Amino acid sequence: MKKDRPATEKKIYDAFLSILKVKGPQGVGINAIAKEAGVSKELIYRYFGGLKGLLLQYAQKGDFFKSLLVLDDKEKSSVEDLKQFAKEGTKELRENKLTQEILRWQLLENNKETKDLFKYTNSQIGKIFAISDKDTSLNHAFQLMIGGYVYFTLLSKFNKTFITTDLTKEETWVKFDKALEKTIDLFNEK
Amino acid sequence: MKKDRPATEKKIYDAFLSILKVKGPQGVGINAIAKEAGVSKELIYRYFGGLKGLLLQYAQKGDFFKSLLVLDDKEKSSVEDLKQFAKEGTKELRENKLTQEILRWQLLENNKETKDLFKYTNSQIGKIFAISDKDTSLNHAFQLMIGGYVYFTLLSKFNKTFITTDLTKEETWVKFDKALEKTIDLFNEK
DNA sequence: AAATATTGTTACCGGGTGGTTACAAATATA
DNA sequence: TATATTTGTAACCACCCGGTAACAATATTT
Repeated sequence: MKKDRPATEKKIYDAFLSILKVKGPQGVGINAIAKEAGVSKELIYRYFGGLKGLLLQYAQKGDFFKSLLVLDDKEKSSVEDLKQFAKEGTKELRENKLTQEILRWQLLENNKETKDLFKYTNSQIGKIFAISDKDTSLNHAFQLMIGGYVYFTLLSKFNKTFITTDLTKEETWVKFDKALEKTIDLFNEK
Repeated sequence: MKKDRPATEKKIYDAFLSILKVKGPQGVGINAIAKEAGVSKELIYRYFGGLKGLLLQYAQKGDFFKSLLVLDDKEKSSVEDLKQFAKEGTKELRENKLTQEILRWQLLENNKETKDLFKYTNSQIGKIFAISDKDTSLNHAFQLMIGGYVYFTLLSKFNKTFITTDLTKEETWVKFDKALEKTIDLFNEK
């Protein structure tokens, strides 16, 4: 057996990401990660300080919401910015499994282990909503619809449909996008 | 020890509901239920056919979404109906912990054990969305916003805020309600 | 080359899980 | 009253979990 700590650390970290992506928060555990990495779990404690440390490092690296930060430099909010974000943001959300599982995680628990992780992710999301005006009906409607988008995205992992709405069809998500866009327009015409 | 099968069955069933309400889907297990009921777990297998049977019975009793079915008899959808449901439905959702945990459950898994349970709950929700016209932007916007409402409700169990939005304040939910109502209005004025 | 430090594995611990078996106690039946 | 059935408990099983201690193998330093 060769000795290569950096490579081993990467194997562990990658295994963690892989499990989170595939199995979700429920699958994330010391034993599962060690097995996936093909490494003794003792090393996870030694190199990362256990699962807690692994999460912390993950949070600080911030391997999520990457493409959602395109609007980061914008100072003011315009209707077009809002519409652009809605379109790009929802697309990114549907494609980034890792981000989805972190959002799912937030619906399950919020303890001292995950606290830091969620703190970082929320700071990322916060940048997004900073571009729309505060405390208006549009803002609240926008938040609700984005929330709904998240909800349906998470739901689509285990459910093919929401009632009669087919969550597997790309067409459905296009319609959601259009509804979102139209709502923004209606609020602005007023 | 007295022998009273009906009483024992009720203790088991109530324990199941209590655990689901307090601990959520993650807390539901044979041992936990037996302990909460103060009864040997063997009886759960004997009387209900294990956890699976317990879930099935729960699904068929349908102790959820009760107050959401006030619109059950309505045949056609009117704007006022939609607004009324939005208001009453979201209120019910926020108050019914049991319903919340079933919705949370759907975000975690959908296997043969929970399949029947979700089938029944979804048929209940289906009645709600049947009152709004299919395949319009309003319908999709409405779905998104209700989805967002569910999302924020589930989120509020572990998170006090969504970014800057305080999920503990009643005021916040009032604003969400107003945003929902206003959106319906805007779509209808058009 | 010898001693030391680092990397990695194995085996174990206490505790919890779902599930079953064996047995005791209470009730119903003969 | 004696026998059989139902109700209930306790102990056990194999298997998982997170966590740790003991030990082997490889690098590094002296």
